[in-house]
Amino acid sequence: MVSERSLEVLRVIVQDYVSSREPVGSKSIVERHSFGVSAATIRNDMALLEEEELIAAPHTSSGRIPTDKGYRLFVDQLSDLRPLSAAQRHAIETFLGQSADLDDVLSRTVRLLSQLTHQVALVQYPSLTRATVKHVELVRLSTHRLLSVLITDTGRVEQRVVDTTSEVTEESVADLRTAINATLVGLGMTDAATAAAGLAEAAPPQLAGVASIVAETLVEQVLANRADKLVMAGAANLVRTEEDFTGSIFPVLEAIEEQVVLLRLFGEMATDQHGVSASIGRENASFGLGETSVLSSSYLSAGSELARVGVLGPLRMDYSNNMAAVRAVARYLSRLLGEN
Amino acid sequence: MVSERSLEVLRVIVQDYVSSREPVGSKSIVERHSFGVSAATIRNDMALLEEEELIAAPHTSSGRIPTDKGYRLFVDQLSDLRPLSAAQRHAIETFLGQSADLDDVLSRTVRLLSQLTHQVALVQYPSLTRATVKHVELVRLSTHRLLSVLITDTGRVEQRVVDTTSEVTEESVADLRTAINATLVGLGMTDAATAAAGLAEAAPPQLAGVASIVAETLVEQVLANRADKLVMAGAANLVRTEEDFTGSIFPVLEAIEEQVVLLRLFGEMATDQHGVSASIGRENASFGLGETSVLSSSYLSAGSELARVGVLGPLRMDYSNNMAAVRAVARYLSRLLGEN
DNA sequence: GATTAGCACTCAACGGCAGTGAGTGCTAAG
DNA sequence: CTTAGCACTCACTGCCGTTGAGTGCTAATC
Repeated sequence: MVSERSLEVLRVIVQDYVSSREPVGSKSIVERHSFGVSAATIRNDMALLEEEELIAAPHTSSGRIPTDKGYRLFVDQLSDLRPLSAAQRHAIETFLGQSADLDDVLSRTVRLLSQLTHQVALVQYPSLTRATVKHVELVRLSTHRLLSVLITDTGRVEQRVVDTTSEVTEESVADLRTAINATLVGLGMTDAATAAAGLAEAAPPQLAGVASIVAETLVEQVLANRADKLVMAGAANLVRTEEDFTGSIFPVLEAIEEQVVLLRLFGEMATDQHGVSASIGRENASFGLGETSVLSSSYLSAGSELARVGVLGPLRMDYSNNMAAVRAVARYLSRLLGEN
Repeated sequence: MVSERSLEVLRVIVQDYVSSREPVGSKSIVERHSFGVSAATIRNDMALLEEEELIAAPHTSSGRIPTDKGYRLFVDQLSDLRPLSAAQRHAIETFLGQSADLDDVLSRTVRLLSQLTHQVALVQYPSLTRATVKHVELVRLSTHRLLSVLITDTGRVEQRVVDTTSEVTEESVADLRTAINATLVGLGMTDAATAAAGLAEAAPPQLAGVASIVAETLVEQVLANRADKLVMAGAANLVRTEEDFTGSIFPVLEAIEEQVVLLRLFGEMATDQHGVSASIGRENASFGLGETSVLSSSYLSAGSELARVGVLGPLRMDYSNNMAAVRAVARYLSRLLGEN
């Protein structure tokens, strides 16, 4: 169908267009690359590629630029995941080297990834699925208000304020805390949710009212927080690449501020052979991101899938470099979190 | 110096320019407003205003636009803090009505303020100065790693991971936790820092090594987190108003992603008579924000100053509305947090 | 002395127009 | 299958005259 050389032509079109932002023509191809054939031959190949809708012409007589489909083929078959430079590797080591708490690690990670790729970087908070309850702390803030703090063995801390209907004393809070910890500590998240739901009955009768509200909150804390949060950095990069968008980038920025959209998108992305998956252009149309590409990889801890890290940018991006960066950062993050 | 009517002219120039984005000329002023004088008279007034550098001409023969100094005068003397509409008040009530934990309240607040003003909204986390230690939880994550969770009476939770040099057992962690809580609970933040520093000596000798590291971390937690964090929303609005910036908004976006800059700016802003202060144009030049205006107000709890909320946008913004919105949100937030 | 009418002047914005050049598509020959 | 040649397309650029909003100035008027 499409000859070997035609694919090679597609590759250089993608590469040249990405680096120059200008539609690439047959003549400039033979000038810049040694195909050993004439411009006319390249033109024939290009006609073929156009037939297949892998490239398109912005105007009748201008160079060609890759279509969504062209980028897709490039990503799937033509791009080599260019290994990171020594400087980039070094940046990862030093940037993430001094670990602190989870928030800190993730916020460093997202800034790092944004710098490596010059795109918007995204890091999803780890799922709690595999975590177990380490400790539950109840703090009495006032007569009718408690703070419930859930601590997992992976070092994640979840807090909620609980408004109680009846008044609570320090003693009853202490009793409740003891009861809760006796019941939940050591359980996995899903088990803990079930156990928490049953807490109210097991509690001393005079605490039943408060206990049921606290139990309800605990169930929420345990269940609702499965990787429903993400951090973002490098929004400024979207502006830098604004010319790559046909319209305004306003709706794009709006969409990515709405984290729910990105979380759904992450959820739908499958892992491909390299561990990095790409979602290109129209493939993201249902998320209002039809003019962007999203690259992502999942990071792991103890072998179980945790969550995703990725980048978002215009179609016209350096896929080779960015996919490599996403992969490297995901791997490094897995290693770092695996240490716990 | 400048006559009463000249100031009135400045006011309508600011108002018309803000709403139309077009340089405003003498003729359009007499058309749109009933000054009862001719265009030529207005022109004389405008010449005066130009002399005072309150307005300037983009091109020799075009309408006039306000200068930084003009906006400043407008904000200080000419703008009435237009009260919020019923719909806006309603939005505040319903949006912030169902309170949950602090993170949640602040994230709602920032999104609300961004919607009310159509600008980038900023909310600084409350300072810990006035808070007291409610509880310290130590969790043993592994043989050489602890999680330290500091809970204040205001419901704020601070966490840190501590790497210990020597191995720690569950028992020693429990001992340490008891010792720490006995020492710190009930103290104000500054006192707690002092007390924490002395913890290492008071600890049982076999724990001295670990205790000193934990104490160090606690001091950090107590001191370092004074309002050093902020949340942001509505970055997309900057793009919407991109035409109001002479160059690219790229550096602006970069600057506001660097939260440190904004925190320093907040720190330098004084509270004016209305409780809302403004920093306009070049006044922000040292922060790389010379083409933006920042409005902010502090919110309070129990009468002590806590932190700031504000908005950032182009010079050309609706100061009356935005200052009123900032004030209203700050007040509402004070009320909400004062309940604790 | 402030206000106004009148007028010359400035200058960005717009549209039309021809020239330029990169690039294509096609055809016929190698 | 490849290539040279050629006509054609079309965005882009610079040029130019027109238009119109708006100013600044001066002299007359209230």
